[in-house]
Amino acid sequence: MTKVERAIKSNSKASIRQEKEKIILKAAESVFAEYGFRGATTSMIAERAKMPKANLHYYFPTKQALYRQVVDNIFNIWLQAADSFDDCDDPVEALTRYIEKKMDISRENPMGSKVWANEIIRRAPVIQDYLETTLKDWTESRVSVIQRWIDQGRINPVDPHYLLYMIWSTTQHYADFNHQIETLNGGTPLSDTQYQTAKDNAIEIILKGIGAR
Amino acid sequence: MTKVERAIKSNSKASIRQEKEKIILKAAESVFAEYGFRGATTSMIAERAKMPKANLHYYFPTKQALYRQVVDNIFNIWLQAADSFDDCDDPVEALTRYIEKKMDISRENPMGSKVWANEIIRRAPVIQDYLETTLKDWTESRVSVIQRWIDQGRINPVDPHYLLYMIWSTTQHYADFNHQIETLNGGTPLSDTQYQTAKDNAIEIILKGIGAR
DNA sequence: TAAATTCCTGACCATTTGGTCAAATTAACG
DNA sequence: CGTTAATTTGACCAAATGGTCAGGAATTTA
Repeated sequence: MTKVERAIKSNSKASIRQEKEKIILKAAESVFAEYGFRGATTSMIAERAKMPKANLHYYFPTKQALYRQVVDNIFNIWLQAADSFDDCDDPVEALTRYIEKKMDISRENPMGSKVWANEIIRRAPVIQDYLETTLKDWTESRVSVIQRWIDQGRINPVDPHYLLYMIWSTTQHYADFNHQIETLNGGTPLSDTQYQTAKDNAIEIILKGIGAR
Repeated sequence: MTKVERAIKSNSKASIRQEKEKIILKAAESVFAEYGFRGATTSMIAERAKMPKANLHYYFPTKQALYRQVVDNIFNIWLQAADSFDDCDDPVEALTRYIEKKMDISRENPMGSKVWANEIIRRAPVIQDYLETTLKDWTESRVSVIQRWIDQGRINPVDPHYLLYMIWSTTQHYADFNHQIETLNGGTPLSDTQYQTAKDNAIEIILKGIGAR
């Protein structure tokens, strides 16, 4: 009996739905990450979730609904990272924490990042409203914070937008392009030590690059 | 009569194949960029190339063959950018030129970059051999160059790999995520001036970040 | 001009796709 | 226990997909 099976059994029918939905969402995330919405098939997802396709459709009536749920989860993780930006008003401290958080997410949840990348590449058919509201508001607000740091002479004058893009791209690269990085690393994933160095380097270059240290 | 039609007419049958293949490849690039290999359909490509699907299959027998050709073209552009790294032995000059070239490519050929991104996300089913040979060799060779700069005290000690990843991610972000950037820019693409600023900022932060200036 | 070659395309086909459904199984509860 | 509600699934379907093909049109060549 597997761990999941025990968990299901123990809570019985009450939580079957909960458990199954979690399994399906995880499978869906990895398939959507790899093939995008159009390229993914419900059969592949069902197979990866180890259940008949019809069972999957019992929990998620349509591919769209399933995808929507996956994307919502990812956006929540993104929001969580966003918060770490505001833990402190010191530029060094705030940016360090933010970059660290984003690097951690890239390592722990690379599939989510890939689904997001696919969404944007497809011109955000599902999350366009998020981009225009939540993401835009968050960005503008942090642009103000960074601009204040510049006005106070705490960091060099750079356009805050492009600084943010640099942070996003650098950190997400370790998720989206992990296969390429792995290949260049001799076919093995970055070790904990290597990943820590990558993190340190990213923080070091960006902070020094804007004259924060 | 359109420009293409005139071009076809003028050279007549001799170059019909040439012209048609170019049109198909361009259409294919944009469809593959948006939907990945699995998500793309030959019908979509044919429609975007304004010809019946059967005609497309006359020039490219299979979807695979068409995709392979698209990817080859992209890799050649990548190689072209790679060369600019070696124009000069001065770190400031070399890195500036390389970043500039990569930013230019992101602006002029965003579709190619997206196809590349899709390939890597899918674990490089088609270009894995490139990654392990050409890309790996190029990378190791440039890692040595950068390491020499470090040993000579011309730039700060950072792991050259992660510096390269930072350059790749930052520059390619402007192609792969251009939709997100556009949305955050109020729904309009970055102007020439804005793009120049983005470029300058990237160069500035990276060079200062590694203590090159 | 006649023959040969290249190009074009509507109609077609086997397979895969997202999704349905009825019938069976399992669990919940009075 | 027996009834009700939730879960499971093989079989099925219409639409979409990659690809084929026969025959016609255009162009080149002899």
